[in-house]
Amino acid sequence: MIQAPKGTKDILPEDSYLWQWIEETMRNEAALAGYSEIRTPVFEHTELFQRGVGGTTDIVQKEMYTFLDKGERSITLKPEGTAGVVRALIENRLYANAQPTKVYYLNCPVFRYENPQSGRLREHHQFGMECFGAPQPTAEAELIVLLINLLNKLGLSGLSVNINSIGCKKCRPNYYKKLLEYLKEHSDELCPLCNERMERNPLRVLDCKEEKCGRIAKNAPLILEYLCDDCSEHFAFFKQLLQSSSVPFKVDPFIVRGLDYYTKTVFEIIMQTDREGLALCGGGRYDYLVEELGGPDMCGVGFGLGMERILMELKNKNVPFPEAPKPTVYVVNISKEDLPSAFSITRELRNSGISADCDHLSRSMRAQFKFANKLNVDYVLMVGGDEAERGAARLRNMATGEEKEILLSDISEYILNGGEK
RNA sequence: GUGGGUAUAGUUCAGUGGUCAGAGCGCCAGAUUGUGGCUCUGGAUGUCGUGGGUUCAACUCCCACUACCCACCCCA
Repeated sequence: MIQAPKGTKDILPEDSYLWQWIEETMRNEAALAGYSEIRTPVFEHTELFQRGVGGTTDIVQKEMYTFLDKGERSITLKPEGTAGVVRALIENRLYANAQPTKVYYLNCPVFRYENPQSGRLREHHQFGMECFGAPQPTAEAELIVLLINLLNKLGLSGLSVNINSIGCKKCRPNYYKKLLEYLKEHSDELCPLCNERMERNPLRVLDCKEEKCGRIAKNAPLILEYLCDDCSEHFAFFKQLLQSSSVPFKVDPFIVRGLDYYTKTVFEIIMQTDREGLALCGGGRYDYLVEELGGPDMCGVGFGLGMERILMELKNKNVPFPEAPKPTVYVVNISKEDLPSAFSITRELRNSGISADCDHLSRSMRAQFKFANKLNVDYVLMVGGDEAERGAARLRNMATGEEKEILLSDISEYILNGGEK
């Protein structure tokens, strides 16, 4: 028996219509804010992620699906959405258009080789948005407001927005020096991993979940206190925008994102569950990424939202879902001889825009009714018998049990009028 | 990558070292030969996760592997 590879999941009809509903809600919300869809390849040259995401991140070091193709090119299945979009922006010279460039991607497969568990697959799907060429924090504020609206529309509440600023090229070197000094003083109290990574990227230590490291991190110098004037102003304006939009937020000076490209604003949207906060979404500003990948000096802001996690939380919270799609009419053949006319009536109903189905198993009438009941159809149309001789068929309303003989020529109109005629 | 748990019918799960095995739900059929939901009756289905070992005998004990679930790590 061949199984789906570890960490992958089939999306079955019982769920696929929910995905479609979530996708539609996302599309509408993105379109309201002037974002258009972009679709980029599932795989890219490995170098894109090494340069974009950062060679020292865990993602690049141990979580990428990388392989050589038949032309000996190193290929990687995308581990996140932004790098590919930036590559496309540069390659297709979207930066030459009037700015900003606002794009979103939907249901984008993302791959990370790690140990799967609930809400964490090796292949998962993201909804993401990116706004290029917009240096003002209205860009990130707009994304957060949009996200809150989107999640509320889907039925999720109890969200918390955590924000932070991690500075820019100007303010970071100074801060890193201070932080490293502090960390070195306490190096014997930090976990081995943190001792290793503090040289590489001292910010990561602040994000460590080890209790002792957390204690050290709590008293560490905060980057917020070392921001340059430009970054402080940016952050202050950003907070002001969130306040005036009535978005409740919390400054969490310990947010450090797992990707190296972020600058200034970083944010996370956390779902408060019974267990603990689950990150539904993470994002931020990346003012150097476009240039680092060979494009012009152009800033960007964006986020990625895990689609599986959204659906998981919707189910956990028992959020009311839209009704599953179903045919309106099931066409029953009274006897086997009536199957051809049942088939052609079904076809005609569909041509009139009415979703309909008929028997394909040559089942008894009773079995057809049972099946129609399982499909949860509104009507059953019985084809054959005396009614057929009169050019009519019997239509049963499955909810009320009412039956009515109707001329075949009138059936579509009758159903389209909601049964009143 | 590390640790813990699980693996038996479509599904949720029982079960005992000794005739290769059950229940609820679901599925199919009949009661109701032109009619669903309720009820009743009957029926089908399993290489008991894979491979090896112990034993006269293994679904049951041991080992390995794989997958799933959970936690750590990290994140979406």
